Amino acid sequence: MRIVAAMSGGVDSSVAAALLADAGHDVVGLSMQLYDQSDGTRSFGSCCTLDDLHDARRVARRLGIPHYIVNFERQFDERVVSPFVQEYAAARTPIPCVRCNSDLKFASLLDRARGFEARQVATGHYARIETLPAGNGSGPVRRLRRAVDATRDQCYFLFSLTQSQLARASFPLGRMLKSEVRDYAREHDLLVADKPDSREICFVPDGDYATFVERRLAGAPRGGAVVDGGGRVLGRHHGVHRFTVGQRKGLGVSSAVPLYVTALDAATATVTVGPRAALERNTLTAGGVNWIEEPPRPGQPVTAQIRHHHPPAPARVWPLDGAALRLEFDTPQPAIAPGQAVVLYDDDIVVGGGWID
RNA sequence: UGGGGCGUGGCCAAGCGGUAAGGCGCGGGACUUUGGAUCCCGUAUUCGAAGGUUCGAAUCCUUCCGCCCCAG
Repeated sequence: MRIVAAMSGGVDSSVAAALLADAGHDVVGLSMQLYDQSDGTRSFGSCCTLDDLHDARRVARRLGIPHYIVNFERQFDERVVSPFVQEYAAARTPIPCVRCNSDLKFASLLDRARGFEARQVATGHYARIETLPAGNGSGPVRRLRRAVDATRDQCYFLFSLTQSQLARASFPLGRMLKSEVRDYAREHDLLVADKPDSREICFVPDGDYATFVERRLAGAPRGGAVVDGGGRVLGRHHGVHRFTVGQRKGLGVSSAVPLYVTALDAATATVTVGPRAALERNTLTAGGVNWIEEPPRPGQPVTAQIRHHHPPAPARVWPLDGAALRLEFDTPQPAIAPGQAVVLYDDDIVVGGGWID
């Protein structure tokens, strides 16, 4: 079976491609060019830079598989970077990685794979896809489960994949530990074996996303007031895009206790801060919801993650009309940030998720 | 120009004769395929200024400067 391996030039995607090739699959390596690098700024991104593309090419050569570079500059800008900037301007906190997965890798890249007559696209994500037996008359159902290596699990970033996308996705690393992946890379002389993991947003390698947003926005950023729960002005700020609900650092105001951002208002450019206790909420609603297998029963118990790297919290979910959901937590959760994803699990199975309102 | 109170790092603040707590903020690091959180480390040779007392003062005295409150 021919499979397209998405190769970023990092260890994970390199090993994913290697595993498939070793298993005897007909693997075609594809790397996405996401930025215009004609001006020679090699360090624009931390992923898919010229150096990374070069690494991907060398790994492909080592594996003896063909390797192509596809230009997705326009798509990346339209579907990932621009929405990212717009979200921040609207005082929300985006997760570009999710859109990159569902709207680029398993959209444009999947389309391109068809051109190579490949049936699947494999990536280096840590997650598992299982195929359930076909139901009554319908085709088989795909189940998305957490990776065996719980510390590396990336299901949170994959909640928006549809059944048809999952049917054509392959995650060869889902049952491996990160340490095993690196060992495998070393044993197979993949020169990326000790390459550091990528961090930060790939298109903002220096981590200064605020400046990045400002450069892309029309006009100067609009400053505003930092106020407390009672509306008292504590200070000034240089734009709501610099803040996220739950943020503690960088507020520029001091008090007897640490202050956190509790609310943002894009219309008035107001940042509201308060003590930690003021961050807690019992409920949330989300839109743009995707159910992986089928919608949950009203009130179904689930565990919910409101951000990456946080333990899932017990809650009950109600599906709403219009691809929306309402969630009630058993105990109040701190810092529920609009724009972030809420992903629901039944044990280690992904039920679905959406974007927090 | 009567009475009272206060001036300690960017902010708040302990200390009240024995050689500058702590919190906030800020800086750095760790962690992390988003943001945020969290954790660790660092952050005043000096206490509004100038004199004086003392072995020794941010702590006592004097004067000056600057705030605040109450009376006028």
